[in-house]
Amino acid sequence: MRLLPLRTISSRFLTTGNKAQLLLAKKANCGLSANFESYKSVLQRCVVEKSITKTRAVHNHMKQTGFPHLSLGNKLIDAYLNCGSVDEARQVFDDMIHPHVVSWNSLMSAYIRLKRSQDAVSLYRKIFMVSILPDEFTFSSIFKAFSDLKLVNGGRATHGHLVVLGLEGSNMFMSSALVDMYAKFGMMQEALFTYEAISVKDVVLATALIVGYTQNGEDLKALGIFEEMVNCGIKANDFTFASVLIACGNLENLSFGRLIHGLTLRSGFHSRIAPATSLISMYSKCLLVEDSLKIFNEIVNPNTVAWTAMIGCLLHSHREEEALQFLLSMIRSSVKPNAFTLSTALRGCATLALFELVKQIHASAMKLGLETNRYICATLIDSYGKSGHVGIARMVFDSLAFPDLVSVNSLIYGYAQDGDGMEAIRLFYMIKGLGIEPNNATYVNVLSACSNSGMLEEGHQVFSFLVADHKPGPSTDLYACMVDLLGRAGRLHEAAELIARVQKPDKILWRTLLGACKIHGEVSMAKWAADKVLELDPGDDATYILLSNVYASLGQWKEVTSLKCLMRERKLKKDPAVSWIHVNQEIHTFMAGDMSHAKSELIYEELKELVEKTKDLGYVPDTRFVLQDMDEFEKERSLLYHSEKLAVTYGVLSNSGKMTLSLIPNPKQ
DNA sequence: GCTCGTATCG
Repeated sequence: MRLLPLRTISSRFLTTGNKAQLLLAKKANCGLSANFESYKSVLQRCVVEKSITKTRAVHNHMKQTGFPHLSLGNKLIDAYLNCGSVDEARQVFDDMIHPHVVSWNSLMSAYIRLKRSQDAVSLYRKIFMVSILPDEFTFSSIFKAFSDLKLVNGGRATHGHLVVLGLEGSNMFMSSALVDMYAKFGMMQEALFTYEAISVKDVVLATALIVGYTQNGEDLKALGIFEEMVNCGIKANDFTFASVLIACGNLENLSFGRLIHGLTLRSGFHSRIAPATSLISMYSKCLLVEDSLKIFNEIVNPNTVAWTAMIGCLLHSHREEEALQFLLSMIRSSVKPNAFTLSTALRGCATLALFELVKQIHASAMKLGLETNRYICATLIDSYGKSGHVGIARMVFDSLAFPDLVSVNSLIYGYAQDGDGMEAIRLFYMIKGLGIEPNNATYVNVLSACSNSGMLEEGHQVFSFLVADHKPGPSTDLYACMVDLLGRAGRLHEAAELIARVQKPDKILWRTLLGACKIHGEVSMAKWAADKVLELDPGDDATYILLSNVYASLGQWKEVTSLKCLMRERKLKKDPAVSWIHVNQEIHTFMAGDMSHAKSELIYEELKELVEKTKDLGYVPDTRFVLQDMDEFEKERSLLYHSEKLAVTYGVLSNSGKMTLSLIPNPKQ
């Protein structure tokens, strides 16, 4: 057997002068066993250098020279895996008659790293057929594959194998993986049992259990384990802090959150990205945006997750414009948004009804290949609907391979807002066919669609569906929807009877009835409903306004005045209503009677014209609800000042060309 | 070999 070419590969593929080369040169002519050692060290070199070309070259050289390359199969597998070529590693593995358990383990963990959990599980299942026994390394990686694939039974059976082999409780890594798997399955009983089977615990094991509790909504228990861990003298790491802070946020337990914040500062983990991100979200949930901002500003290089958390935090505190500014800053600093970022940002667009921005984010999502993500789709449907384009929302919905409940609910809401009650109802009956169970939000949306479209009969039908469906009976807010539907249709007594059927009517329910009384000028029932609301919440400013509207509509100005006095006494002030419109990428905000806009004069002039035109078309101003005691002419005028009318008029003006002369010329045009 | 932070609907 000629083995001379070894010298060739050593000079071609290894850096000159290294040890492996010398070794090869020395042993080049000493027979097969010497070559075994030589190949072994060359392969070792390949493992370290992670060079796929070298590995392939050595592999080919072995085959060409007729060297029994499979005698070094485990090393070859190792080399290929280290170069990232799991399929070539698998090829070698399949050619081998008795791969060592280490090779089985390496391949399985490589598959799991590459998110090819199915391949890992298939491989695991083969191991028993070749009478090789899995070891603690096998178990510490394979459980992750079962949890990725949500194979509950397979995971439990594998736990069984471990017990049969007498490995239960023998290895920390294994138990941590097992705790993690059970936690991901939501089987916290089993997770706790596994945790307790280990007598001397470590930080990873404890953290796995803490994470499990927070992810399963058992935040108090998570804090309990953290305390236990601290008491045992186990030092928390960044993973631990990240999760414990989430638990504090979910519980809105600020004092504990601050305490943990202090601990992260003391241990230096506050500068790690994950705990810092959790701090942002903890303060966000406790509504301390300034604290979140402070944490965020201290992060040196915020990544996508940190940016996303901060955007979500601003939205949580209803600071939508700022949130969207943050999205822009993020993109400007070249941090790539992901599905989390875009679905979060879309929530802000939905609230502000920013159609243009929704389209832009939609386009970004497509560029990033995220247009099938269910969160993105659901928020797109929601935000297209809320910005007045339910047709596009429907197109997104129809593009879904598997529509889910949230996207259905969002679309129904879109139709409700669009006044298309029929389409909302149609969707409601359609999802039954898709096997989707409606939830509370579905019913709320469908009923408000019926309400907005005056579809009393259809609403009744949906409600009876609901009564039959829900074992404990519809929730109070669903009764409120039905009260609204009946009330608007003028069936006030039926609405009142419905409230009587509710165990503990809340203020929303009574206020809904009050709103209906307002529409139909039912003063005595209005007074009754208002008293009920104020019994439950004397500070409910909307109720005073509603009731005084009812009095005003009947000309009972004495009552209106006394209600106003009462509000002043109780130091109540209703926030003025605001309307806004998005024109030329700018938001213009208006309040009733607002003169602060630069184009106010033009706007009022145009509005007067518009109203005259609509009167010609048959519009009769409904002046019943104007608060002040004034004559008809004045009432009409005060209706003109309504914020929504001002905003719409500004929009009309902007598109009419009437304003171009007075605008500062745009250099881009 | 094991553990982490960001997301959708009334």
